[in-house]
Amino acid sequence: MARPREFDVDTALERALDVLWSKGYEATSLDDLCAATDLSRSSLYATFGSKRKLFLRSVERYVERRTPNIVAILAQPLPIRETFAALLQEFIGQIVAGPGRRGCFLGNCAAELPRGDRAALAQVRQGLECTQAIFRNALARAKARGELQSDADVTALARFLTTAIQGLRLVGKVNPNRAALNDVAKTILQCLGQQPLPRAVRQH
Amino acid sequence: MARPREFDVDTALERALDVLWSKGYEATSLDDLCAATDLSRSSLYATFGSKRKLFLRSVERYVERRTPNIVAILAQPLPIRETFAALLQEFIGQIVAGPGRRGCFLGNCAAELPRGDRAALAQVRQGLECTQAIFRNALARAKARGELQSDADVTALARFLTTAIQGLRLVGKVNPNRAALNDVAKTILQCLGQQPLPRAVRQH
DNA sequence: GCAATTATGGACTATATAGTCCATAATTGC
DNA sequence: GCAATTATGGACTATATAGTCCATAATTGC
Repeated sequence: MARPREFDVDTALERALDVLWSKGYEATSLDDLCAATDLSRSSLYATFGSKRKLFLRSVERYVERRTPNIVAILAQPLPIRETFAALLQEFIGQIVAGPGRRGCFLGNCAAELPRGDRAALAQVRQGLECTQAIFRNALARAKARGELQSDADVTALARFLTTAIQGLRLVGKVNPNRAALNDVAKTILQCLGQQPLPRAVRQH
Repeated sequence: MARPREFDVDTALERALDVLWSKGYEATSLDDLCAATDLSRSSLYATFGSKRKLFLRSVERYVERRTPNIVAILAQPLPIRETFAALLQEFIGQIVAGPGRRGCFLGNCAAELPRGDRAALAQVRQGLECTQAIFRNALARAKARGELQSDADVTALARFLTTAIQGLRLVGKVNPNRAALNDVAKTILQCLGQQPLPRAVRQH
């Protein structure tokens, strides 16, 4: 060993993610990143290699950070429709309330990335597929509980929900109107099929 | 009058829109714009004022260009569900087939724009609302024809469809997989309610 | 054809940008 | 405490960037 790092790599990564998420890759300069992480160029380059590599790690980080939240919400012992309603309300809340009107980092990346950037596209796709897999699991469990129709296509539903939520968060950036977003959320939930089943069935 | 312009402003604007749409605002340089429009900096600045103003006009242009296409598809004398199916297939085709994997320009702008940019945000929002109004009209006509349930909320449905299509086109950029997109489209259409009515009713 | 006017090409400017480099600082093992 | 090693600050570099400027070209009306 030799001189130890004076900063925490994880914290720096969080901070870098925050700027990149807020401003987008192109609009974020190295000076922005140095300022946000409170690192000098030397340390940044020694630790992360380049702006682009730091960006790729930020995407990875974003997925790691948000996945547990989504899992937690969907793990609640509630009817599937209500858990997704809670998830949608969570996102709508973020859009309407916070200064956090920065949408989904993955969605922003998907929009901004040039077509040719294979590595980044793959990473964003994987991030979305991660969410989708979580949705699929939750839906499969609900189906097993009898909350969805027996012929419900949980893969298709998971794909739809992932996509619709991306739309919701994107549109929310330009029109952070709760009533409008609730209309969208309401309609999204309709796609889970014509519930509700009697309480007795739900309990199980 | 004096020396006349050697180029067509409309054509130049189309070309500028094309680059901006493909690369995004930040990643498009003035050199890119000069190359695409085949104009010198002088002409570009004399005509459009600045990169940003040219961008704003491009957004406007995009809405003008795409609106008639959407209107045309939705004006077909078909059941509402089929016209929206056709619209979704149009977008899926663009995603899967073309080199045109650049998504919706409005969506890309929504994702990329900084929160503070009022003027641009407003213009993007207006563009989305334009689509939404077209959807709403088509839905209202369908409702009048008895194709939707009598209590169908056409505003909510239009909001939902606008949003879901944004999601579809965004996700399509990173995962241009026809089967997955068809799953999404299929589920989107379910939200139009449990059709179909007997043919006799549709004809009218 | 000449004055007035606008368009064009392209050199030029000031600044921002991603990335490099090096002298020095802070550790470790011995 | 000294050699070896890694971290840090910050000056530095080469280039790209948005925008300006000016000499000249192409029109018009008269």
